[in-house]
Amino acid sequence: MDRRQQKTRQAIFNAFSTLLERKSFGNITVQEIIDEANVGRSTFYAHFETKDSLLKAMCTDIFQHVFSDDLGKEGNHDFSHAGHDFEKELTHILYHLQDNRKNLKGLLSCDSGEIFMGYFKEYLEQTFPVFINGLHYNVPADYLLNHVVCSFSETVRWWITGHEQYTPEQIAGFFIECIRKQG
Amino acid sequence: MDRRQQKTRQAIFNAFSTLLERKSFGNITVQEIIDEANVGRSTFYAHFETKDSLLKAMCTDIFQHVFSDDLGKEGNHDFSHAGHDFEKELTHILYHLQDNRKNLKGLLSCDSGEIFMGYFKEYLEQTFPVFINGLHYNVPADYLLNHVVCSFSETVRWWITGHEQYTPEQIAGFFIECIRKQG
DNA sequence: TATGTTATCAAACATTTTGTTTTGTATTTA
DNA sequence: TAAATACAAAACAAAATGTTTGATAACATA
Repeated sequence: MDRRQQKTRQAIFNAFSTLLERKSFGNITVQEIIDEANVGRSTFYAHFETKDSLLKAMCTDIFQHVFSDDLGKEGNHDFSHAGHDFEKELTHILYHLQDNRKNLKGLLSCDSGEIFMGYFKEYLEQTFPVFINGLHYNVPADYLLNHVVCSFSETVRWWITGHEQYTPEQIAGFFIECIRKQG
Repeated sequence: MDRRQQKTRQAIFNAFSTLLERKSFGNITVQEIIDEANVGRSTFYAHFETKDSLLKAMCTDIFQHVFSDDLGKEGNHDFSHAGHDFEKELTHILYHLQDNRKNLKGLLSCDSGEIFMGYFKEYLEQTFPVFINGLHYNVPADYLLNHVVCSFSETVRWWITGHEQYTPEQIAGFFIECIRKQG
């Protein structure tokens, strides 16, 4: 990819991230983004069709990084036993997310949070089913999946937005403690 | 309150709700709202400062209705025992929400969902602490509160948006089943 | 190095959206 | 009935959107 493209794309991402820390997605204008990024108007529209597609591209970039290691494809995922593979995988994800915490803080605020969380949940819904076989709640399967996926994504939101004093290991521990069925 | 004001306010609410079923909050213009509501431009701005405050007013209206009965103020709320008071209270809330499901469907979609869920969680955070004393998870108190509040609000979202075949009693049951600590 | 391609910027532009103001009319309240 | 209020319609300035143009600089390749 052309170096100029990379630089412009990154400049827009950075500007967008900076603005998201100050105000909500819905109140950010394209004008503000191109001013902050210091790129031409036509250049912005050459990269992104709309403000929405910029947000989506940013989310995709992050998730591609976080979920790049084919999670859930290998190993023993029975987290009801001593292996604790599931908890390790989650910790792994949390470390990746922690690396992106600067961008995440903005993305998780207000109205853009819904978009980010939506994409996040899509990835989790592909990743989690193999893990929740060890859970034996007496509820519909799709309710349980939604419950676990939402619990984890909201755990991440809680962590990134105001409780960063905890380590990924601790956060994974909190989540597992609240999710696992004891009987 | 003036009958004309009531009619206009309701017309705007209905128009907004209708539009929310078709497109996302961010892509709805004030122009579309006043066209759909069939009210003058100046009239809209006499009632609401911005599109955002309209959304907020709509959320407030709904919650005032749902949480009007001083939940959590009376009775035995120890849901770890046979009383099941907590489950009854939740069922009660769910019935109120079911009455508003037409409006909720739109509010829960996409970017307006974040706003609605935000206000919803604020109410739940005031209501739930008295209930979660019966839970003995080994996690920080504010994490547990966030976990329970998010789980319930996401349960409602799951229910309203695509799983309305379940009764309020069933939904409350699913939630309790996944939240309560067994041991 | 020479050459063709591509990304960029600046500027101008039509269009849409926003939010305000004004004036006349209809409804409500007292 | 009389005063107050809510409304519609229209005009308006300001801001934002999205597109197009032409010139310049950076890039890739031979």
